[in-house]
Amino acid sequence: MDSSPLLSQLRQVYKVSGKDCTRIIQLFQPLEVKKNEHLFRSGEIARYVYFIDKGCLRQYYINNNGEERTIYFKTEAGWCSELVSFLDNKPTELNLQALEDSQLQIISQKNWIYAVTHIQSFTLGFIRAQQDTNYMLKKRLAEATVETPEEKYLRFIKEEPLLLQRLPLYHIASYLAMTPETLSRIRKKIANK
Amino acid sequence: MDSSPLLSQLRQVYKVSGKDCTRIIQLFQPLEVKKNEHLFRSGEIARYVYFIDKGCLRQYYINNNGEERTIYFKTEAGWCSELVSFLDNKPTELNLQALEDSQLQIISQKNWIYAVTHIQSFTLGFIRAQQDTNYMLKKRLAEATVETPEEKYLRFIKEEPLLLQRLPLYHIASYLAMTPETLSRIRKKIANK
DNA sequence: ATAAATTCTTATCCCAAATCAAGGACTTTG
DNA sequence: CAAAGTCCTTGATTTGGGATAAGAATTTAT
Repeated sequence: MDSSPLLSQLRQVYKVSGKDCTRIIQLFQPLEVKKNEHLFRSGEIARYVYFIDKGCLRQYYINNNGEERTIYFKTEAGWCSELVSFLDNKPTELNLQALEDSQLQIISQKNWIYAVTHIQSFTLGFIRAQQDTNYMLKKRLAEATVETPEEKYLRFIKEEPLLLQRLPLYHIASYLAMTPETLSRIRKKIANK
Repeated sequence: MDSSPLLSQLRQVYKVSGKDCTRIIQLFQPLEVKKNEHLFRSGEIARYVYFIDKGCLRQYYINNNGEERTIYFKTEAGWCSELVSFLDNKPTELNLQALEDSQLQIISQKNWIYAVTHIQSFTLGFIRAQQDTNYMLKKRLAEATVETPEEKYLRFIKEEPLLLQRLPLYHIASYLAMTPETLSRIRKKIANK
């Protein structure tokens, strides 16, 4: 097998042995999705864990009033899913959507449980990946409620300059918890400095 | 050993066998903390994973301007830590504080790694606990940025009625991302309905 | 190339919640 | 029982960013 993003991730980040890598890779299947397609929606069950070979996904939430917030964007070598739903076969309240034509590697519940119970390096790597997400969410929660829109945007262009070029501004506005109009005004203000 | 909150959690939620429970319990040590004491602060390394036998902890973040946000409260049978710091021995930016005199069970990095690599039921249970936190954080992020202060408070008294009685209002205000004054006004308004 | 749809910007108005300020209600301590 | 310290409430004022509306710019489709 040729080197794939999933393989490099397992080798280099998860430190999985060559032999185990082969076992793990076989548990995944490729999936191509078109821009704007959903992997799952609120009310559905998250049936896979998704690894991004190429492309960009976002996870988002819609409340009862139809208002929407982007929880995160993930790009190449990112993991997405909703394990609370995945592990217990119960509906999630979140949505996972492709923002570009994307190439994914997906693993089913059955295979994931096999991997986690049989391949220790995978388990530990997965716990780490979860923790990174966890930490990111904690910081995002604090920042989202404490920073001004301008501070949020300045942080974003500093921490995520590539996403700025890659995504439409209204998605970035949703991610930063402001209206597109506010984002537009901030960008103008900063440009004039 | 008598039945302890940690033991029941392992048996009933994690489905750990009796034999494994004994092994796991031995990896923990008890710790008593006084109200307002910190388990770790921003800039320090989180050296343990904390299980709450009795009491209440909060994790919070302070930004550069000294503004503070409570990420979560955890009470009996809750897990707290910051694994990104714990696993890599690098400083965290978060704080963990006891809000009541509390009895904890703590596990060191060495013992935790032993447990996770040797006792499968513990590993799976831990992944689940992480996921629950993860899901809670996603929802909280979305709600914190989309709901009005009144909506936040109404949700809180519905979902966390016990915390309302247990914690001072200024902590609840921090948790709900509003000022104490705003919370006070909302409570008055609701009381008058 | 033209039309249609999508995305982004700009301007005006306005209100909800922050800020500032002060006082009241409790609780703890000496 | 003062006194000091917390914690909570209430009032007055200010303002940042949402809502609304409309038009400009860009992309996609025909």
